[in-house]
Amino acid sequence: MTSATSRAYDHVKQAILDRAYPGGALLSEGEIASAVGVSRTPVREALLRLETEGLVRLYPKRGALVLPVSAQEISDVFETRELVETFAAGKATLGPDRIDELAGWLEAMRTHAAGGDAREFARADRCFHRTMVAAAGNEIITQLYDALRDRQLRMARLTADDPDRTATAIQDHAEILEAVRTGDRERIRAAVHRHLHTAVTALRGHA
Amino acid sequence: MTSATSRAYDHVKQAILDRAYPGGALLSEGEIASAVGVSRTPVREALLRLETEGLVRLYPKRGALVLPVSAQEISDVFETRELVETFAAGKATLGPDRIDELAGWLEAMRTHAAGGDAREFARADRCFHRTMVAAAGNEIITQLYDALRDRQLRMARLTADDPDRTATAIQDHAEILEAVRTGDRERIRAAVHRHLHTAVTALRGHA
DNA sequence: CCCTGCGAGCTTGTATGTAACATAGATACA
DNA sequence: TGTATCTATGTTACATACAAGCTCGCAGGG
Repeated sequence: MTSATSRAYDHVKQAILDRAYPGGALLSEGEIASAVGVSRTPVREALLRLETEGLVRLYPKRGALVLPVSAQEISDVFETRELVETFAAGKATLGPDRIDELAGWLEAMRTHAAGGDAREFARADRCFHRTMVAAAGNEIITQLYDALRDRQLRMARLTADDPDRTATAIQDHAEILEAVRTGDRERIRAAVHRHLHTAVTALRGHA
Repeated sequence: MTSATSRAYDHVKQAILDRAYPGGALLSEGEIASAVGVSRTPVREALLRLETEGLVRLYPKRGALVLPVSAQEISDVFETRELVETFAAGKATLGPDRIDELAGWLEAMRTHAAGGDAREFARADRCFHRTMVAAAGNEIITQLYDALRDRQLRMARLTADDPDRTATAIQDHAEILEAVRTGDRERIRAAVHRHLHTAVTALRGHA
């Protein structure tokens, strides 16, 4: 039996990321509580946590506002992603096992792109990047990165429907993996940089 | 009248940063509640928030463990500070008003160093850096930076008692400010980088 | 027509009660 | 002796109760 707090947390987070609770909506604790089937206390704790993650803003005695995605937020998220990922690319030492892991995620991307499973494709993409970031061995940065990817989920519809985009993405990741295999840090950084650049321009075009 | 939650939060955070609640201590909600004079509910919310800030770890049905500062945490914090600050130094465009602000903090550092007020000295130092980071205009990174500085507070006794250290720090900041005045981004980055390097080695020596 | 004041109905903030869980130490037993 | 179990105690997780704050609409006066 999972805890009431985490059920409330998962419910609200999922609803926000899926836009079931759209940006600008004002949620009340009681509303959520009855939707999830728990009391207000665990809902409150979930909202508190979501506030620190930047998904909602709590207005005293008013309710919880689902923060609309702003242009500022989009550029902040991508700028920070680039900072974190190029840092990680330059620092991480990736042994054979990590390289295998990366190759596994790339393979998963190919599979799910072929199978048309956008959700799983996105998950594999995310895990690929996360593996690289985690390999840099800085827990603060790894945690930050997870939060960034969560936020990014709200910024675009799943883009894996577009075959061009998925093909480009797979190509990009293959290049990153190739660079990782050579061990040339500067080349890795360059590949990661290019990938993020194409990703952000594609997002801007489609959003 | 400030809220019960924020009173509890301030109390616990201050106590942890001042080592009144030392690393390794296991706190209970009730204990804190009666110390602060509020009920357990706001204490709980404060602890939840402190957990996301990395100061405590909540063990279900056990209590809140004040996380001891680990070697890993120290290096993560400083590594991340360097990443953030060199980024900001390279990106921020500092107009005349911002430069005046920096000069003001530097002046404050000089004053408080002379007056022997370690606490205010540290505050001015922090504000100086924060001004530069904020000038980069990325809210996510600015928020991260604040959290990093909070964590750093636990890592060393206030070092402003040592006249050598304060003199070096003032010198470093003066160089950064000078570089900012020239507008040469690469020079700014270099000055920031040097400063952090001397700061972290001094910290390691004294801790 | 516009402004002001007031009340209804929502919301949160906080306190408190209750049940379940975790742990430590004692005790019984092989 | 070592181990399993029982029990006492402390702690949280969650529900609920209640007071106080915010908002909005409406009535009444200018």
